[in-house]
This record gives sequence, C-alpha cells and structure tokens, in this order.
Amino acid sequence: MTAPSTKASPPAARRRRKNNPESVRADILAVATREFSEKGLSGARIDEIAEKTRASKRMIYYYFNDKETLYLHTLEAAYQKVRLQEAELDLDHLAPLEALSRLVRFTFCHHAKNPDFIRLVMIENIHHGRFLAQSELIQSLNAGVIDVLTNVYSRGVEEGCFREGLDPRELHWLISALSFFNVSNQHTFSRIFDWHQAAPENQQKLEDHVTDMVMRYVRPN
Amino acid sequence: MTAPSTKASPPAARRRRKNNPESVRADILAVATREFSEKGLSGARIDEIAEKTRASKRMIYYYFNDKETLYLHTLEAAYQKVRLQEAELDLDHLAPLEALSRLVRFTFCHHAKNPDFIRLVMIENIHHGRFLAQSELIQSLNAGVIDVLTNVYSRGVEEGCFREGLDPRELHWLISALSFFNVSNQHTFSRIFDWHQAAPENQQKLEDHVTDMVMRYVRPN
DNA sequence: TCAACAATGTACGAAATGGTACGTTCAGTC
DNA sequence: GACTGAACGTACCATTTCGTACATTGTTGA
Repeated sequence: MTAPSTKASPPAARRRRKNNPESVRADILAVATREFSEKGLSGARIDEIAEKTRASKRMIYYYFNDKETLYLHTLEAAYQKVRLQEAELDLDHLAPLEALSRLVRFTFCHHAKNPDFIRLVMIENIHHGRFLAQSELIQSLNAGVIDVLTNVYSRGVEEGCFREGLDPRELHWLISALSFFNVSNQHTFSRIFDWHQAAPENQQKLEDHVTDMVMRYVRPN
Repeated sequence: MTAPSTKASPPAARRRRKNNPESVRADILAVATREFSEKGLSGARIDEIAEKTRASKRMIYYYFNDKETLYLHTLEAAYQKVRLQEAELDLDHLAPLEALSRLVRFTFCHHAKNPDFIRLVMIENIHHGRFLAQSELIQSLNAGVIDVLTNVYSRGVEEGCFREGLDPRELHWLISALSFFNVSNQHTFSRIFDWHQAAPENQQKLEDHVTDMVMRYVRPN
C-alpha cells in the first residue's frame, strides 16, 4: 500500500505500475530475438520468453498475436538492424580496389559480430524462407545492397582494375557465402577438424583469406 | 484367421507378423532423417515419425532410447553416407589442376544433391554441435577428407601449378563454404533477391563460378 | 472529473507430446 | 514340443505448451 505520491503530477520514484508500451514491446522483442536465435522457432518457448521479460506472457499475445507473428517481427527487426549498420558504410569516395576490399572485410566482421542474426537466417532457411516471404518489409530493405556493389564494380571495370563480365549479384553471393559460413558452421567445422575457428588469430586468417579470394577473383586476366 | 500355412517351414506368403529387426531399424532411421532434417530436433515429432514408419512408436524407443539418441543416430548415418560417396572419388591419377577442379565440382554437386544432409548439419550447428561432439564415429570419419586435399595440393605445388603457402584445411574450408551456402541459404537468397537460385541454369553458373574462384585462388602469383 | 480505451496481471484450459507399463507374438534351442 | 529371450502392439500417463477469459489498473481527452 505505498501511497501514490501526489496522484498524477511528477514522474516520481515509485508508482504501482508505469505503463510504457514501447519499452515493453522492445523488451519482448529483444528477449524473443535471443530465444528464437538460440533455439529456433519450435525450440523457443513462449513461457520462457515471458519469464525473461519484464512483462508477462499476456503482453506477448497483446502486442504480437501468436508465436509465429512474434517470430516474424523478430526476423524483421534483425534485418532492419543489419541494414542500418550497412548504411553507415560509405564507399563512393574510395578507389574501387580499396572499396571492394573494405566491403568484404566489413561483411565478414559484421556477420562475425552478429551471430544472432546469422542464426535467425539459418533458422529461417530451415523453414524454407516461408516467413521472410510474408514480409514486404524485408523484401524492400534488401534492394540497396546490390546497388552499392554494382556501383563499385562498374567503377572498377572502367578503371581497368576489375575484369569484365561479372554479375554484381553473384559477386554478392560469393562474399555472403564466405562470411556467412564462417559463423553458421563454426561449431561443426571446429569440432570435426579439431581447429578452434573462433580464436582471434584464426578469425584474422580467415578474414584475410576471404578478402584475398574475392580480390583475386575480380582482378583482370 | 488366415491359417498359418505349414506352421514353421517356408518363409511363405503371409504371416501375421514377420520379425525383421534390421529392416525396422533402417526404416525408422530413414523416416527420422526426413523428419529431423525437415523440422529440426525440436520441430520433429516422435508420434509423426512413428506414423510414417511401418513400425510403431514403441519400436522407436526400443531401438533408440529417446528422441535425442535417435537424432544422434540420424546424424551419424548421414555423415557415414556422405563419406561413402566421397570415397568413390579417385583423384590420385589425375593432374593437380584437373584433380582440384573435379574435387570442387564434386563437392558442389554432392551438397546440392543431398539437401537433407546439409539441413542436418545446419540444425546441428543451431545446437552448437553438441551432438556431433558426443560422436566418436563422426570425428573419426572426417580425418580422410583433408588428406585427399593435402595430397592434391602438395602435388600441385611441386609441379608449379599451385602457389605455395596455403593450408589444405583452409582450402577445404573455402570449398565447403561455397558449396554449403549454395544449399543452406537458397531459400532466403532466392526470395530476397528475386532470383531462382535452384534453377538448373543458375546452378550451373554457380558451380562454374565456385570452381573458377577456387582455381584462381590457388594458381601461382 | 469521469468516461473510454489502452495496458497489464492472474489463473486456467485443451491439445500436443515425450515416454512407459504391460501384454502378446516370433524364432531359435534343448 | 516346451522354454526363453528378442521383437513388437496397445493403451495410457504426466507434463509441457500455446493460447485465452476475465478482472484490474493506468492514461487521456472532453
């Protein structure tokens, strides 16, 4: 029975319940991201997400209608975050060689630093991309990535430091593949070949190899 | 009440129940492979596996103790199958360039033709490779892969058609990454970039690019 | 000030799900 | 042919898990 201090005026110390929809929603989404990325759509438990949230299970169903919708929002939020980070990359003022090399290293490091995102994409692929297909948001977000590469690549071809005839989309595919695999298959690869792939020195080596590989692939002759 | 014909002698037409342990076990494993690779460890349902089997749920628990053990056996069987197919590859009598190129194409095609295996590895990575770690069988199976590559690579270096200083294990990593990603991320990549990656002509293009990329990576200078 | 709607807590329900108890049939041996 | 252990079927149980009904509290605008 803590007396509510001066009923409605200041956002004072303790109130019985402070409504804060946006924060609750964000909190749920953050917890859901961890849970889904860790255990997958079917492995994650709504009750467990609820427990780890400041809110209650009721709130999950209040803001997101059901488990699958929550998962979809999680996926969308993850893609949005990625695009925001990518947008910071400014390659237009760099020479093509330098720009491409930086893009590759950025992608590699970015994936390595965001395993949650990678895992969500893995999980989404296990589900045949069925949720991603429902999301117009994600579709629209990803147009720009290819544009950046197209720009860099065509500049490079003009200047003669890249060979002709490559498709920017396929180039993006190659860069993605190497950067993605580094995170997605780290556990099995490390265990099978008894090689601590996550160790900083090995990560550095892989980053160099991946960059080197792409650069060798695009250079003339 | 079909009268059992001449009680015990010939393996005649219809009997009430024909005990066939090995076949039942194999059947369960085959169904489990499909279910686990399709829906993951937590997504697959024992009841559903049982339904799709000629046997009953009781038999699953009879031969495999619980869900996780069944999953582990599924994983082991998948790895075994892969190694058997790889063993058919005979590269020792080929020139290094030809041998490496063939190895890359083989890996790429093999992965493409065995999405179940790829998906199981994805799922295993979602579980941090925790089951693979329990299996001495899988650990032992995978030693040979690197040996083959080491052989080809060192021959190539001697003959001067490969550059020095590369680590066969890292080379294997690169080949795996490109071949694996082609299957594992097909759904999200196709959907995001509105590109039918699974189409034969695109698969052919990717196979060529991947091979090309590896060959350019190892060649001298 | 007070109605009206938004936000939240509590308790519960129904179905799904992993696993088991218990009984029956098969197949080889003495 | 009786006996024994392996192979198998049926029915069931205990828990988990998604989701909801219902009551309550906060907030905002007229």
